[in-house]
Amino acid sequence: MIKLKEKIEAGAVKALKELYALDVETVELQQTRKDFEGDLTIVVFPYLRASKKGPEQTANDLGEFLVGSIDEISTFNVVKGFLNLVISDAVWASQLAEIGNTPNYGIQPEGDETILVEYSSPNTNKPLHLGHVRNNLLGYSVAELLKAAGKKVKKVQIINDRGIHICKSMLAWQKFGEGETPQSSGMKGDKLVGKYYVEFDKAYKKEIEELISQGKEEKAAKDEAPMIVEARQMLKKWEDGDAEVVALWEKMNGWVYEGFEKTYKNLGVDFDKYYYESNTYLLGKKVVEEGLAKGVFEKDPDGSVWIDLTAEGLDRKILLRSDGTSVYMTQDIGTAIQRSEDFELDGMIYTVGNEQDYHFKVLFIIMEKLGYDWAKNLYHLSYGMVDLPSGKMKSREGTVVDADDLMQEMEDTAKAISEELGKTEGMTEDEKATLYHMVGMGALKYFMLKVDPKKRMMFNPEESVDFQGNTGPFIQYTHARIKSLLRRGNAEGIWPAEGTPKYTELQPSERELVKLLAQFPEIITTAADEHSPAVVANYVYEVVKAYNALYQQLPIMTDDNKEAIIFRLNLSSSTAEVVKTGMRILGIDVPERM
RNA sequence: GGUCGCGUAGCUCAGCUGGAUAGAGCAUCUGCCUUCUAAGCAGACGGUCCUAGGUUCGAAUCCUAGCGCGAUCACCA
Repeated sequence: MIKLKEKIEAGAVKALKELYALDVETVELQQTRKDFEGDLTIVVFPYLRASKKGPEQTANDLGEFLVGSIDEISTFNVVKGFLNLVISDAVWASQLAEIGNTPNYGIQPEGDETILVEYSSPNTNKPLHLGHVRNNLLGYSVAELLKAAGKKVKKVQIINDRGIHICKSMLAWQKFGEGETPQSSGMKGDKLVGKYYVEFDKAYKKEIEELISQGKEEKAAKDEAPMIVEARQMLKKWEDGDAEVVALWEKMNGWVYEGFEKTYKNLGVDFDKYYYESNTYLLGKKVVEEGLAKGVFEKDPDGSVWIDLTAEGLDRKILLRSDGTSVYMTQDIGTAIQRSEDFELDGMIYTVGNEQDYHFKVLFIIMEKLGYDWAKNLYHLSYGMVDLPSGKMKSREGTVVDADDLMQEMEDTAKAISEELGKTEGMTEDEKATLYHMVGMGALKYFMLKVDPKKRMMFNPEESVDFQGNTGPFIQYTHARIKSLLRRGNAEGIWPAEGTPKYTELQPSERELVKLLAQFPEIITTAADEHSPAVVANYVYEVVKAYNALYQQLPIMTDDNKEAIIFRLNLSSSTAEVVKTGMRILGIDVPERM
């Protein structure tokens, strides 16, 4: 398809030159809109000056020239200034054959470029919630998308395992935990630690209130409450390497990691390498010292280190506190450099919420100033918040949608619907469980990935996620339906068939579908360039809709013409392949039956 | 206040590197299961593409200003 497009574009350039002595670099070809006859359209308005003729006449001239010089174009029609070219059915038929013969159709062979994709990167004091789900699905999917576009990809995350917030859960556990463990309580490790994080907050608040009632200012109360004072002492001990504190920290973090692993596995995401802030922040400090020596950064009289970005239209940003301790930015610098030492990377993608747009803008400038050649290929995959109908999610108000609960609910819904529709007859318990998980997760993932990453999105837990229309299950269902047909064709011994079927006059719905399938490789490339799984999601939906229209209109197994049956089964098979590949990029599995 | 992002049907969203009559799904209504899976298909209803200017043969799309929503401007992460 790309080749054909290029051929026609070249033909049009030549036509303009010969007809009107006009030199243009390229001629823009676009898909003909559905309401008009034709496949590809050239808009001739830009060439009227050179042709010195009206739009219709110009389009006619061009059309005749192209029909005469390019075999694949059978006819053309002109509507106002739009030249619609009709590609012959034989070309579409051979396109389909080519698609069917291409292994891994749509996937580009792996090139040399290596890209790191960072995603997830949670705090280790709270369980994962809806916002993390969006992050994980996006990050994973963009990684898959880049792979499909021929990049070498490494999936990584940075675990925020250092800082006062960790000490809060640790302290509360010490005080109130009475030795409770995931084993003794039966709680998932991350949930258990999260529980103590909340406990801390409760106790801390109570102390603040008491202090205020004793006449303290609110600010002083917050600063002097025994809980926070103790937490700070604990952080200090941790930084000094106090054996007892470090042991507790390791134990509780271990619980959290175990809990997270379960959630990741359920979500179907994975990582090639984990980074821990507790390991990289020191490297960051070192690099800042070096940058200081190079003159990239500057030191204030109090000893704090800054970068001045006023020339770039930004502010001055702190990199080291006056006491020499590191900040968020320092750690990110260290992490980035650590990664470039671990991998020969050409670029990096950070999947982080849009509240950190500014942070990454600054980080990227810093990396460039420090002189790393990969710095120009850093990209912040910035996504909008997930809102609930009640507004923002707030852990303090208990309006958080927990990731594990959410996934469970999706599976339960999938189960209820499947049973209601009576789709599970003759399936083993294992098969049913696999299907419910696949469909539930399909609904959730598609729901989150079909919208443009940078937009805020609404999630209404009351209404739950749809299973009809533009949804994951709808797409999965179509795939299962195709597979059922192919199984039947196979059982009847008519498919797969040798050679290309003698079927040259396509029905409109068939032509429509082949056209769509032919666009798949281009879609992958665009989606990867834009870092947008949504482009793939919406494309797959288009394909599936076109297939269902055909399925309803035309008999597939029961046509009188055997060649037509084979052609349609080939078409069905290629559709299933494209759907499967597209959905795989979204991290969604498709079932053989449902 | 400065900066960044978003604003399209009742709701959730496509379309945005300028092109023809602005598209889907949900919701509401009407048809289609004695023929391949009705989680489906066909149709109806539903729009000041936030507003005002500008550029252009042509603007939902680009530019400017304004309005609305959000984020961010910490020696927090």
